[in-house]
Amino acid sequence: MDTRWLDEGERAAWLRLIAVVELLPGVLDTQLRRDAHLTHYDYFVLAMLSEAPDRTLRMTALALRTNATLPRLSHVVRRLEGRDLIERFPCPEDGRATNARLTPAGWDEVVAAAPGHVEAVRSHVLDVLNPAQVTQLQQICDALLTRLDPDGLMGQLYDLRR
Amino acid sequence: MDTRWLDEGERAAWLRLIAVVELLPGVLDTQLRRDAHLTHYDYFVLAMLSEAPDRTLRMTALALRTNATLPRLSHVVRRLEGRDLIERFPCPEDGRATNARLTPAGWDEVVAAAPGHVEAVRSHVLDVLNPAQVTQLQQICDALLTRLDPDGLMGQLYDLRR
DNA sequence: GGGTGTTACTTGAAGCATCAACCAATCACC
DNA sequence: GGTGATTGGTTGATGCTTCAAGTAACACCC
Repeated sequence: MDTRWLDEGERAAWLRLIAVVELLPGVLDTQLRRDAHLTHYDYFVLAMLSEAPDRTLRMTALALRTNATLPRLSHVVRRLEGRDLIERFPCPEDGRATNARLTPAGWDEVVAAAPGHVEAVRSHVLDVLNPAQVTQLQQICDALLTRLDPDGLMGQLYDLRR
Repeated sequence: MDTRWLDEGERAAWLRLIAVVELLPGVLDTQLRRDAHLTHYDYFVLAMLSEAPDRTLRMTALALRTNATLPRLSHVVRRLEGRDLIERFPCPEDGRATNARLTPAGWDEVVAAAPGHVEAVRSHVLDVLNPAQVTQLQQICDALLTRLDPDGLMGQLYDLRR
């Protein structure tokens, strides 16, 4: 079967998307590591917990919301637990499940890190785009996610109980 | 100084962008690793070399084009050199520099891997978007790159000699 | 022509992600 | 109520990235 190669416009869009995907994580990590000793993924985990009811989520639900695999989350949570930012306890309703809960220290950490992080997000991403582009970006990413993560999307939309 | 928090639309766009950035590399890596025993970054390095004059580039130029740091590229090239896909030799014009050149085996590898990779790019990204969105994506990424990589952009546009 | 500083690249150590394997609890079903 | 399959999660090994440090060549300048 013969390949449909990329035309000029497709190639231009693709090369730039690759560049963004390659560079953005580094920028976010650098700021957060410097100012809060957190990976961007660490921060995202803490942030998702901070917005959940009781600041608690099941590991599986947390993995879905953070677009990560369960093994990855497990390692990260173990490290954060060692720093007393998160605590784990067995889920009373399902013996197989474990809940992750933000500790008070973890909450303080998020509150302290948030302004600097939002500033970074603004200066590197949102403030560079006009309002129309922000909307376009959302729609484009939505379309991509239906293909990249057909199941995971559900996790973002429906409120999974712990 | 008080933080300008994200409004609803900004937050929606941001969360989805994070998800894409988190998931896309994994999808590309998985396909290429399975079909060609290459990381996406490995493939990208080989692809950039394959398009360069004499299939040769300086390490610095190659790092710029692949949006990576020099240490990262150095490790990757060492591994690819071990598989005889790339060869390194000192640059005759500048004793400090070293050139990386695609070997015939490396060329074959790119040629063999390209169709499957392009198919993955199409099915996961480009074919999910309509033509207008592809253009928007390019413009958005262009805007982001002026901030994410103010110098690197030059490397993409001007043809660096080896 | 000998500092001084910069550029180009490599290396080793440390940390994080990923994969496969594993265990434990629950569910389905007869 | 017992067996097999599934779900939920953890762990250890491997590999890649990153950071800091190091080496070597070049450029400038007095």
